[in-house]
Amino acid sequence: MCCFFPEGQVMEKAIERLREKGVVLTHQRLAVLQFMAHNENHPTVAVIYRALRKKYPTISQATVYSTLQLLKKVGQVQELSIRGDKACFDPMGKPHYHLFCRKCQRVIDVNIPCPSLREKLLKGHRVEEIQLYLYGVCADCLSTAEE
Amino acid sequence: MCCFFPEGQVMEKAIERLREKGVVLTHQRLAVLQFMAHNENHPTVAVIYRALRKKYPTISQATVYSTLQLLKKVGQVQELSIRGDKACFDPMGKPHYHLFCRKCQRVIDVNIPCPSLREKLLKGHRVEEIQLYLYGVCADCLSTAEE
DNA sequence: TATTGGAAGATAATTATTACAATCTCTCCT
DNA sequence: AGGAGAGATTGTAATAATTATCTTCCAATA
Repeated sequence: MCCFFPEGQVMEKAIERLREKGVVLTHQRLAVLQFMAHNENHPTVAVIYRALRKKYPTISQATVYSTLQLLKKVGQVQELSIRGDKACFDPMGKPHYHLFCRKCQRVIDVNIPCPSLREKLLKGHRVEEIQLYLYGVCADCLSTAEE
Repeated sequence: MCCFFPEGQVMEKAIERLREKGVVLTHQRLAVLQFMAHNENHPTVAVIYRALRKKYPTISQATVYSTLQLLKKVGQVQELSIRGDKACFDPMGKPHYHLFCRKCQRVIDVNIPCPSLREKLLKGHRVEEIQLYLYGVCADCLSTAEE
């Protein structure tokens, strides 16, 4: 289930948005789009590639790279550099932030209200995009650790 | 000039801190330390390496890598992944956040008060470190663009 | 259905980062 | 002051992520 569109309309909405932007719709792009739309795990390129290869044996990793950059440009996904070593991706729903758990190595969505981050102009700089990365230990790991 | 210690005491303070932690002080480590202490440009490993090579012709890039990781562990510098492609580094002074200007490609310090980010526990997760990355256009580029 | 511009795929190239082993250099102790 | 030993440095090689290139293929449109 996805977090930001009523179930069943996720893909329709996304496809419509791509059409409006004049994006050519191909099998591979739709595959990546669908994979991301229903994903909550912040996958890396390699993960997406390996997952899609089962169903679409001809897809290449280069295509996954370029498709993700396209979806990012269109505003359908966001790219996270919260892991220092590789990029991971997240569907663009309501704005939210991320925690990287140093124990289980997962990236987890976190919601924090922070009025300052709504501003379009901060200290004279134009802010177009915000990435807030928290590092620590997630609630799950904390609770299992204290037994 | 550095932003977080009175001029002239930067190195002394830092060296003292390293000594306390039992870190062996070598020429290379002091060179990186000094370079970072007086730096406001968020340099990458390659930049630091090229700069130091002039004065210390035998230093290697591997040493710069390991020294920065050491300084990070000791709390003397922080590592930023605001550029997706490579890491850059910042001396650890008062906590502050960063903007990456998509025009001039610079990383710029920004100060934003955000009370939520003071909490040690958010939504049940233990928060040990925070990186806030803003992407957009810096004040300098904005003003030169509007002529 | 034929045309055409853009997309996909394979591969190579580039770049950042890490691993490793031999050598060197501090530091500390006598 | 001198030497032993721990740890640091270096150069190189290995790994891994990402980008570039070029040929082939396919989706959209008339």
